[in-house]
Amino acid sequence: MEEVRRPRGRPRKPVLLQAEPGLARLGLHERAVQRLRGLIVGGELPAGADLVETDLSAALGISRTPLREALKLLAAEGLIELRPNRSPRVTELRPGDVAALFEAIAGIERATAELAAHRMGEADLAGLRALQTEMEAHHRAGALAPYFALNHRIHGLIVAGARNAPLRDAHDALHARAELARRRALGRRARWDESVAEHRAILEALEARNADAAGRLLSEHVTHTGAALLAGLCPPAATDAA
Amino acid sequence: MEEVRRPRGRPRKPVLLQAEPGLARLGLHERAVQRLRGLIVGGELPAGADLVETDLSAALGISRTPLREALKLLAAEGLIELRPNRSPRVTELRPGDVAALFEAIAGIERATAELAAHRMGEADLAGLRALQTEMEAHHRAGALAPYFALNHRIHGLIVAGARNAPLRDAHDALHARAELARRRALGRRARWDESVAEHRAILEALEARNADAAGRLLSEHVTHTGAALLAGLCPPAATDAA
DNA sequence: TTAGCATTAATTGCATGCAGAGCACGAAAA
DNA sequence: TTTTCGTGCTCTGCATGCAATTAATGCTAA
Repeated sequence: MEEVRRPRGRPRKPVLLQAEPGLARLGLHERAVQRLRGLIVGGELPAGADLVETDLSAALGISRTPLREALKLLAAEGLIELRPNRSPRVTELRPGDVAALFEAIAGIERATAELAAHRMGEADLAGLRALQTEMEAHHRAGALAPYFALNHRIHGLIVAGARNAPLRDAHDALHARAELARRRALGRRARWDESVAEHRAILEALEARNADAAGRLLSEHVTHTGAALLAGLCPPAATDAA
Repeated sequence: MEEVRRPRGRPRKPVLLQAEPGLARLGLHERAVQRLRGLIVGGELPAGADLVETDLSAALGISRTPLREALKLLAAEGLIELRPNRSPRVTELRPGDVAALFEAIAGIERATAELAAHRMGEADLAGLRALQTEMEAHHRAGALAPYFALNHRIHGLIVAGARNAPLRDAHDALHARAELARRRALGRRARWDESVAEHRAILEALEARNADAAGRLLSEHVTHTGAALLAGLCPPAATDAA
């Protein structure tokens, strides 16, 4: 059934990651969550990979107990799938999942934008303006790499501006998976132009404290982004110049 | 600092819950999650209660390992709070949290209603109509208890009608905490009348496939519900309209 | 009597051990 | 050659054991 079927286990990824000096005050399971999340969205643990507890615990330098706790948490985020008496697997994003994901993010970010339009302070808006300026500079310079980082920070600032912990948490949980989809279909220059323009419009709506417009624009922006990702992901044909 | 400070541990709740014959095919940690969630939203485990691993594991008839996995998941849901080297505590809902919670639910349900307006089949709508009719019957009869169950099912049907798993998951995660707030402030007869009427308007919007109206009405409905709960919870005085 | 300190009991965090389930491989039969 | 059953190994799920951390308690001294 599956084309990418590992024999039984043993993806044999010599990941070997431990010793996080900065954030050492957290529990092992929490560090494992962060590390594994990074490995998954970073692509080091590819979609469909089997996560064998013994190997992973050895690679992370921890025992299976905190690792299993971390795996449960990642499964709750949807990054991996748990199957009874089977190795957990890194979730495979099907096009339908990506579409649903961005629908959900669009809805949540619209709600945050509407709240943020009323609740962001001038300092917040100034920060957003600065990021927008920086982003446009990168855009003009053609620096695509920093764009993603800026994009992430801008969306995060708007979400934080809503001052709503549940919405923030829900957004963060979905964002990891969205990042996972994002790295599959990057380099869409045309979409990049649109995206920067949309961000500017969103900023202006927030500055005008226009909640409806901010929410609508941000929702549409996320929807467009999702559609672009989906287009670059689902039918990769029609560009078979190779 | 805390008024409800248990000595050190030992809430000594002889909960003693296990042996779920129906859903025996799930892992122990998952059953523990469901059971504990029920105990928390049901009020058997009151807000602020210390959850000592040894006692709970004995009460549930499982060992500490799956229990700890369950506790991590409940903490991710926000139902309990984990503190380093301390017993987890059932989360105490402050008024600000309730307000934020219902803001978030309003935003998410609006998104689901907009999608559901396009995606619900005639069968779904028929089911909604039946529930609405039943609800109105209970309303006329003054049966308050079934109202909550119907209300829950109606909102669940709309959320399911959106055909969006991430939104459904996010909604479910928040819903447990909302239920927790709900059982604190019940018996608001006036709000009950409004609520039934709002539900009817939402149903009509969905039947008309009017996504904007459905989303707006449902969002407002949830907001009103949250406000009513908050009013019955935070300042029980100052009910000017009474 | 009160403040400070050492002691002690209890609880969490993590590691390890063991039994059960599932898959792969191989042998035997059609 | 293909199919089916048996065998063994690996991995998960759960329980238990041990050390570190914490808070309560009793003691001593001012």
